[in-house]
Amino acid sequence: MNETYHCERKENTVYYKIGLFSKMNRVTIKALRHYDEIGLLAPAFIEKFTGYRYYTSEQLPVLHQILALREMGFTLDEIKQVQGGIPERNLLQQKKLELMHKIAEDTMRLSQVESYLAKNDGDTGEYHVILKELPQVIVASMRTIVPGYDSLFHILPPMGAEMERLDCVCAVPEYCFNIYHDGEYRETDVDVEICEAVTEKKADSDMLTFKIINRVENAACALHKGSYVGFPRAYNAVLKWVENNGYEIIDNPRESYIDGVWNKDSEADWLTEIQFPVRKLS
Amino acid sequence: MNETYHCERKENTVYYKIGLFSKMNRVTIKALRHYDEIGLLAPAFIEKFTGYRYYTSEQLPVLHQILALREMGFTLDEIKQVQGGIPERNLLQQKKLELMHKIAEDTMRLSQVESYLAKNDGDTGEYHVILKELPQVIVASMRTIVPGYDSLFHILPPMGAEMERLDCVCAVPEYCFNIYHDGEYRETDVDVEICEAVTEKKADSDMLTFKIINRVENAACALHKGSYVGFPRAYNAVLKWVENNGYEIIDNPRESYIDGVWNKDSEADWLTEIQFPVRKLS
DNA sequence: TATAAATCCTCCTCCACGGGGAGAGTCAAG
DNA sequence: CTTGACTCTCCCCGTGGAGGAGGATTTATA
Repeated sequence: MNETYHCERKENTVYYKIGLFSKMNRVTIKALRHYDEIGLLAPAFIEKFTGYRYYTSEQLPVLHQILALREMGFTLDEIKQVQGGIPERNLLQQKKLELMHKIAEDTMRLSQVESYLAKNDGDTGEYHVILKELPQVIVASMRTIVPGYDSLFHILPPMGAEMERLDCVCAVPEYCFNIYHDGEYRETDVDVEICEAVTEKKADSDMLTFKIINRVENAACALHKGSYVGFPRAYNAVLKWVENNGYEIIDNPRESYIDGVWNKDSEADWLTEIQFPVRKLS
Repeated sequence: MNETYHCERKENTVYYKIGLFSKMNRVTIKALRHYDEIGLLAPAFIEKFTGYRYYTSEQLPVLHQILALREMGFTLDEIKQVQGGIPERNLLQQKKLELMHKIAEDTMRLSQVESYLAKNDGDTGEYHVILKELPQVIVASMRTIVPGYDSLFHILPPMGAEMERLDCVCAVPEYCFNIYHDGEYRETDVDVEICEAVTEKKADSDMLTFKIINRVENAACALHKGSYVGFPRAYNAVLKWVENNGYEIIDNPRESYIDGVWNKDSEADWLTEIQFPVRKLS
């Protein structure tokens, strides 16, 4: 194979056509044209009539720099800045931080994926934990210690009646949740605070206390679909997520009742969200 | 702040407008519209005349899944596949490999950046090492042991004369290089093979041997601009790169003379490429 | 010298994930 | 009725090129 037609010689200088120049440096023709287009690396010479690009050895150092920086993850824009005179060193420092950040991020994603894979032996795979914000709300609340979770059902109706008596207006969208004040899971004597978001504070009554619940910047949340007997699995899923993703729990968990007996006939359609206020570790 | 106008209630179901739904789940309005567009998450209901999107609690689990998978680095297309029935498990496995690969890549980039930063105390920072291929070539070669590098200059003219005598035609583009057969750097008694790419094999003469130099799939290369006394720094830069990036040297290095005394008046314009055949370690 | 093969050109669309903004319609409150 | 918050669709923008259409040019071969 003779490559004479891939380049020309004029006055002691060799002009390479784009194809050869691309092969010589393991870079695609498309890329070279792209670099020309964005002003990163112009050929030494462009023939007026044919539009052919001709490169010389003068372009080699520049191209090498481009390829080396690209390899290290620089964007073409950043490379252009280097050529524009911004010292390489600064950008390298910056890129170093960037890369460390990216690695940390991907490592976390990896552990997340792995924890999903690990828990497929159980059936907690149905839970997807996400991080979100819990807004500040005004609530009508009632804190009591109940003998068991079933008792909760008996408390709600009178609470509703009391709220109506006090002319409470529920917030829209509705936000009705329980806060569990025991630091751990209990079967009996559960210390629970039942909250219902309202539009304005009223005077406290014997039964109800009105207060402001502060915004929570980050809460790890999982939706549970179905009857309430499945809650423990949902809790486990969130706790595992928190552990695996480098967060720590900074407040008591809430159960937010979204769909339930009041609007869904089938227990299978009930929807509850478990919310754990958390904070990123270090 | 009252949010009543952000949602509507009809027959026991709450319909959230896009803004509220977006706040509730820490996702942008743009994203929600985008998910609708690509068929990933359609609102429960779109009003015909206004085009307003209304969401319900039914969309929550789907959205949670989307957000959780997205967080793990899934593309929207992959998430769509999960919804299409492809088991999550397979995609998770695949994503795990993908992430490990990405982490490995970024880690290497990081070490590369760090090695660039480290060597700024010296002034080797001007070298950019890139990987490329060295093609197969036919060469006229002459291997000798010279007392020192200066002697090389005296050998070249007779070699050129001999090539002319044998009717050799130099390849285009020109490729003239030395191979150093000493495993290490030597100041004296250097075992060097001078090669010049030609278009076809001729019969060997006393002085010249014709042979085929095999293709090298990967060579770590650095351009050196300026006089030849700077070569050691260029070699160092390549050797450091090879070490830092997990490669090993698999053959003797070459010096490829691109611009030199024959076509550039100023020594500062001379251009030489140091080429080390390498292989990726495991 | 004619033609086929290789190479080059410009211009177009596409990828993921929306961001930003223009221009216009809709909704609730005062 | 106005005001301001909200929503809609439509269009362009970015990364770093890949892929291809359609056409022109150059080189090798017959």
